[in-house]
Amino acid sequence: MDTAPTTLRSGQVATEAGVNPQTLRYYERRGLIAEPTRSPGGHRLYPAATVRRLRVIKAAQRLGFTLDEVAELIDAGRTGMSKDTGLRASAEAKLVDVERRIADLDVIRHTLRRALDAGCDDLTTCASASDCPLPFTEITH
Amino acid sequence: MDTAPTTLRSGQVATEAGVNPQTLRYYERRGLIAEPTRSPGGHRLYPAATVRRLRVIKAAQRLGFTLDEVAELIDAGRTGMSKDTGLRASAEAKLVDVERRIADLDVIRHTLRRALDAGCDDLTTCASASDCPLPFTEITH
DNA sequence: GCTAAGCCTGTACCTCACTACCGGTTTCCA
DNA sequence: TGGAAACCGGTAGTGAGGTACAGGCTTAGC
Repeated sequence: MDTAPTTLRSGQVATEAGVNPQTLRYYERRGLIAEPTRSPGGHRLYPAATVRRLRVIKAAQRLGFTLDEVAELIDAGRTGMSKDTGLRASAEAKLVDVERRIADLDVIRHTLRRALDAGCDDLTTCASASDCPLPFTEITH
Repeated sequence: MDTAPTTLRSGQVATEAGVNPQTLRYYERRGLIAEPTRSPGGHRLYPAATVRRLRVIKAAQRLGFTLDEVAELIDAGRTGMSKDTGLRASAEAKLVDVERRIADLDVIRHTLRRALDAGCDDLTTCASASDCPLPFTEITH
């Protein structure tokens, strides 16, 4: 019957997710993606959802989360835990972190904009010479 | 006369800026901080402004800029270039980049918030199983 | 049924941004 | 003035996150 088995081989998954084929095995070792089923000959056969999973990982990474942090969240979800297993707490911590990052980037954004608008030639000179009142030093530590 | 010579030794600079003393020499090699003057015996003597410079570097780094990018901006400023030397262009590119990051983080923020509010146990499961209408996939590539 | 492309495991190597160690010199301060 | 603490240059190691290569099987298409 085989209604939509739609398994993908590693090369296809890699291409579609825009990652190196080696990276798939690396993520498998790190526990970021599940071990896929195998063909009789031992080739990996991935479900289509793996591509989406990889894109989520890459998105989270670009935003500054480490692979361990990503793994942690995936893991917590996979083990079927409901609330107050620490997952909510860590998600809340993540939210705080994200909000801090946004605030910091916002400072940079204003700095760059003002520097450009004012014809200020260089942002670090402005920020450190303090003859430009730019709020670079207000960035949270 | 010595009105405010205020030079700092490497250890003091490191402590005040919150970096490892080795990092100072590393940054010097990388061209991120100027070669300081030396004592007769060869010890580095830094101007007080170096501390601020280091804090700016660290701030920029936390926001995802590489040391090369930071060096680039510092360098462009130091060589006394006025507008349209590519510095403005790269600052503008940086601004675009920063704005993209903010937008991406904003998506994550909403995702986390909604996930928490809805009692959704895990954000990656939500995002990839697509039984939660979270906009994870809308993140710019 | 043959061949090329693709995939397998395992190990080695790469970049980035530090950080540590070593043997030797300099500085500070009691 | 003597000795601990700090600093010197040079080199090597660390951890995160991959990426490459070698040598050998599997799979797909003619």
